[in-house]
Amino acid sequence: MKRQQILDAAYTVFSHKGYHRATVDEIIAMADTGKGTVYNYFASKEQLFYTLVKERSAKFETELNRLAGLDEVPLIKIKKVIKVFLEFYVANADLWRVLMHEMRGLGHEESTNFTAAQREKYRERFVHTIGVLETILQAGIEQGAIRPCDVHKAAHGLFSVIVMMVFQGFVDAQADSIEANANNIADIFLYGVVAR
Amino acid sequence: MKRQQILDAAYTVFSHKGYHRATVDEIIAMADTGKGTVYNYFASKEQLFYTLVKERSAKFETELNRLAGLDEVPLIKIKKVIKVFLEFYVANADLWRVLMHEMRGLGHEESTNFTAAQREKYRERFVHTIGVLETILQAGIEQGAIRPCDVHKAAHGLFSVIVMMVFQGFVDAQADSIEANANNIADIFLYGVVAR
Amino acid sequence: MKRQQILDAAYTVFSHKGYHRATVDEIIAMADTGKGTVYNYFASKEQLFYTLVKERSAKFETELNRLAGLDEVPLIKIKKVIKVFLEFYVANADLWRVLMHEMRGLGHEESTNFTAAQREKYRERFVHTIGVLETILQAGIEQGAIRPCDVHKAAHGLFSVIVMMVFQGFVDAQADSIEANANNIADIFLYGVVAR
Amino acid sequence: MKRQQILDAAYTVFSHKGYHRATVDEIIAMADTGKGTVYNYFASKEQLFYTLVKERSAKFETELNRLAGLDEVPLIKIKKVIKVFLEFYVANADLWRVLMHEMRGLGHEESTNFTAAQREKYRERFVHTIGVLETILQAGIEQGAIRPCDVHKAAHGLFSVIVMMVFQGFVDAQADSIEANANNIADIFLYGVVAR
DNA sequence: CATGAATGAGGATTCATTCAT
DNA sequence: AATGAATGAATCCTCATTCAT
Repeated sequence: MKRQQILDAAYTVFSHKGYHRATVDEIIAMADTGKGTVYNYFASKEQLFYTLVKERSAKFETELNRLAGLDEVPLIKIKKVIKVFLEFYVANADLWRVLMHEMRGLGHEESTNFTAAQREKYRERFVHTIGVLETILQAGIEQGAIRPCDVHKAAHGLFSVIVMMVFQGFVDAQADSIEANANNIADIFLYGVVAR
Repeated sequence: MKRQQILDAAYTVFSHKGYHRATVDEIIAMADTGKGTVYNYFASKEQLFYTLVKERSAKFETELNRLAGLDEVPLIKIKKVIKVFLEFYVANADLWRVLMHEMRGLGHEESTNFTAAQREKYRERFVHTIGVLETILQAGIEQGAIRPCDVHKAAHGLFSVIVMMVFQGFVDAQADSIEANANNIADIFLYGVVAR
Repeated sequence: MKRQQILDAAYTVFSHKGYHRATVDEIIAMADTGKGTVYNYFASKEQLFYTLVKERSAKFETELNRLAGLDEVPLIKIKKVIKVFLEFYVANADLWRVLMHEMRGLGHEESTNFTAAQREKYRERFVHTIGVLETILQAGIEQGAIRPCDVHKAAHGLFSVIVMMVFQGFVDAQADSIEANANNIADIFLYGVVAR
Repeated sequence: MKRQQILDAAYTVFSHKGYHRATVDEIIAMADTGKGTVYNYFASKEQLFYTLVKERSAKFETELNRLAGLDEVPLIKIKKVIKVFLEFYVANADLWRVLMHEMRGLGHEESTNFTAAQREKYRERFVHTIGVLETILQAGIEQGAIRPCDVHKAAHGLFSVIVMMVFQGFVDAQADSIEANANNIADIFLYGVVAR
């Protein structure tokens, strides 16, 4: 119970302050618990953050995998997957913004507070997530629905647009807002902006 | 002269360490100067960072404005502007990654180390930069080259893709890499991925 | 039973880590018991340590007293008592090293973690132990076997040599190693190093 | 100046409290300085302690080396060297008590707060110091003044007696107390306690 | 201008002890 | 009797900033 209180408080504080500026003191104040309690459940501030990310993304990853496995027309599948992404990132925008920053050190060892091992775990999650997009695009190409292109880059591009829409606050948590924006993104991604 | 040494050192350190983990001590060591000297030229660490960003982006903004003012076919203009963006972000990837993180709190007051006033200045730069994209798209729509869409969102989407390509290391500093990637991004943005 | 498990574990942990660095967590892990259980049997970490010392030294003190009471030629008695000391300290070297450190503040109130009352108890044990050596030396002087000297200092000197030999690892637990070293120490203590 | 104030305060606090219980806060309070200042001069609490030991022992080691090099009758030399030892340890008793404790982990890695590298430096000092005693004894044996014995053990024994006398408070800082005790120790070490 | 010694607020982490079950 | 979740006081260390020279 205390554990969940701490995770909830940590979510709020990390989301608002970022990793560095979040203090354990503030987390415990919000969780209404003692400082030692945090360290009973989590080995360190870093570990607490990692656990938070892992627990928050578990359902999303399951849903994503389920969707990827469906037998579905590629263009439909793309729309659906965009929607799933939007739903997840809208619900977790603030925390993922923080995570993505701490992950940025994909080349410089020294650029985050995280250990190399920890960062690698995060990276694998991202690689897998974007990998699902790649797989769907690749299937689309093979079925002739998508024209041949660099799926790796295209998947990253699509991913970045989704995330940006959320981070910029263009999408709110309403179901129809998500639906509309998913269609919007899919529309341009699939057909481009050129008039015909 | 000292001033420039400090800015150069600050660029390196901020780029590698991020804002938080960059220390004034490290900057002065690299700049081969005294700690007090930094505070003679810059009111604070934050101010130093801001100055750095401003000076680095000055030429880019000039170039961007020049380009926006040209009388040019919209589709060509879009390609050109993508290239200018790529050139700038490739050259400044590390520092802008840091900047964008510190900017992330576009809603939460407490989310960065920066003062509200400072953040507002940064935000205005971004708004203006993306605004150029919007203007170009809008002109394209009015000329019938681009189909009607939410230019605000579309501009943000395009911007996010450009930045993502750079941050993910898909684009290197070679002129032809930039050219190729610019064409690639433009191609999908303009025509979509659907086979025809 | 739990009580003994705790004492055994405490012995190992205190011996290896010293008083300060030994943690109750480590002790209970090794004792395979719960944290509360420790506090059922021992009022505090300090009390646990004290009990440990008391129980480990009980047999030694009995043996020492028995030996002191024997009717024996002084020089022989000295050799025997040295051997008994060596046997005890070899078997308990690590823990006594720790004890002696925590006792070091024989003048400064603030120098250990122990309460003044607790320290006084330890001190009495040492005083008594060394007192046995003094008594034996004094008897030797009275019988003319030992030349008059400050028995208090001499006893401390002899004690320090014995302890040092053990702490420096010059003596191992083998019976003959103990025998040989006891003879060695006795030889120099009794006859000096000068050639004749 | 601040540096010396800090060292002086550190000496007092370490001496009274031991390494572990000495707090940086207490040191700065006594040194009348800020916390950061300590860390400008010394990388860590451990480094501060090490520096303290090094500076305090420098003169002693020089004097010891000088004495060892003198061309002198062995028995006289032994008396002189005992006196030099007493002088040094009387002046630094409290700090060396602490040092010797932190050094105790000559077998167990985990037993002190000090890093292995740091401990090795301390150990070398001790080895060298006792080595001087060994050299002097060895010379005495070769000149026939001392009877053959294990000089390594004998040197350690002599060392331990000297240290014990000081730590037990048998020797005070008065020149004649030192002189008297040096003679006393030398007398028993050289000629033993047996009556003749 | 240039310097760097001095500062202290702030923050992560440890661990002995308590107490309800 | 046995347990272990909860606690918070205590402590080391960092680093932006100031100011006298």
